[in-house]
Amino acid sequence: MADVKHQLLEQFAIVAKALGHAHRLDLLDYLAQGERGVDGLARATGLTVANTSQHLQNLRRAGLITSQKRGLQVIYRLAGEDVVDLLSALRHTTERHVAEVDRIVAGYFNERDSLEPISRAELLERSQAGLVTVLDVRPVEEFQAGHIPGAVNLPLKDLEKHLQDLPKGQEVIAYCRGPYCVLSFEAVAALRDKGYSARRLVDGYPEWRASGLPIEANG
Amino acid sequence: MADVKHQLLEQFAIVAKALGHAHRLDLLDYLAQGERGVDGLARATGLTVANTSQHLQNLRRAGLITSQKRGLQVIYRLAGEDVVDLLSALRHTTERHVAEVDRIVAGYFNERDSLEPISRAELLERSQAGLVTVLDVRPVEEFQAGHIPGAVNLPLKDLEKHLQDLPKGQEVIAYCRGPYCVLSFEAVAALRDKGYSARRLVDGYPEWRASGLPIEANG
DNA sequence: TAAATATTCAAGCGATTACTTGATTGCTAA
DNA sequence: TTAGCAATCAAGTAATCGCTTGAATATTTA
Repeated sequence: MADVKHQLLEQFAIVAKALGHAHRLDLLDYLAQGERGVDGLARATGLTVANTSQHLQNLRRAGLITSQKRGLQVIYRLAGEDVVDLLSALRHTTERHVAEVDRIVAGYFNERDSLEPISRAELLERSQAGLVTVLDVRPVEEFQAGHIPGAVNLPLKDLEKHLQDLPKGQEVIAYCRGPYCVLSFEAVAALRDKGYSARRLVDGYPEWRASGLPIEANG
Repeated sequence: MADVKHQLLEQFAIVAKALGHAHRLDLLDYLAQGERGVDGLARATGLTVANTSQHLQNLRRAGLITSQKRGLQVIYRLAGEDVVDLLSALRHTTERHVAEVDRIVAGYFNERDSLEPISRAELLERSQAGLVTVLDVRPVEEFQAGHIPGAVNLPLKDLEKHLQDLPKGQEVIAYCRGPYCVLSFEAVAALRDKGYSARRLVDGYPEWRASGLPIEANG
């Protein structure tokens, strides 16, 4: 009986241990955008294929992701939306209690972060009222796998070329992968530079989806 | 910039790594009941004092707990309520995706768990209406550090002796430390045996407090 | 059937972690 | 000042982890 508790704690520890490495957190972050093969993840993270494979198996053993063979590839995906919640909780607690995070963020985001982010609730309301243009700056594949309803997809590198697609009168709300995805910061900076009124969505697409808000796919 | 992300992931990984050991999770579980000294924690967990001290320092380095010298002792406490949320998320994801948990729980809790637990919301409502007796079966010290308003403290070992303190007509709702605390299961079993109508509260005291419901201390 | 591709396996290494033991520090009270 | 106590430190050992390298396993295409 005290024994049961320890057996369960052992299981929780296995899951926590799986989260205990930056490379695995990075992999989960990419998987939170949508399913992917080993090779794609290796290229996204910059790890060797063998190393990526081993980390993925580690995550699978912990139950955080599942895999499925499709042709030559093995496709990995998150085991469920609650994994995103767990990652959010980890991020939240770390931000709140680890001073080092402030130091790192202050060094890179200081002026940028003064661009106050908009909440999910506010974005939903203003977007449904047609008051804002929602801009998704992630790569096309990630956008197609799922995005906020009504969002326009303009990867950062194409932004300058297609500025005319954005209605000039409306405020633009940019988002990308998550709270530390630099793309959206840069998009907002670029848009403001061109005379647009622009803000960032707080967090990113995985958090939007995990909080149960409506999404659109296969755009 | 991709570098910033990696630095931050490194910080998250440190926190996750701190959660990646059954003994540390056990320590956090006890600290979720209230602050404690090293010696008390060592006795509660059955670890040596030196080992306990090292695990605690590990947790403190990760920012999950804080310490404060008080006389001869060093008192440790959780860094914040959000740590309980993180532990809940970890438990929730593990329960949902790790088959081993089902196996362990099924082996020990099967008939017991058929005693359907009552939700926090329902307990609050029925307790305020005076319809139920709330029974806290944790040790006296933990009860005094904080408990659900109106709860009666009867540690399991004193339960049989003081049965007459419980109004016989009312349903009794028992709770203790958390979802896997066996005390409340046993209390419910014992009470039913004596002819009482009894149920368990889902989870335990730390989860009650973390969800922002009212508490009472120093009873 | 053979070649090509995506992934996994197996072995080996250096680094890190968990735990024990015994010494040390810092505080309190006699 | 000294004795006693709580906690931490330091050193050593066994086990685990992360990564690389090169071979092995499927599956598809030629």
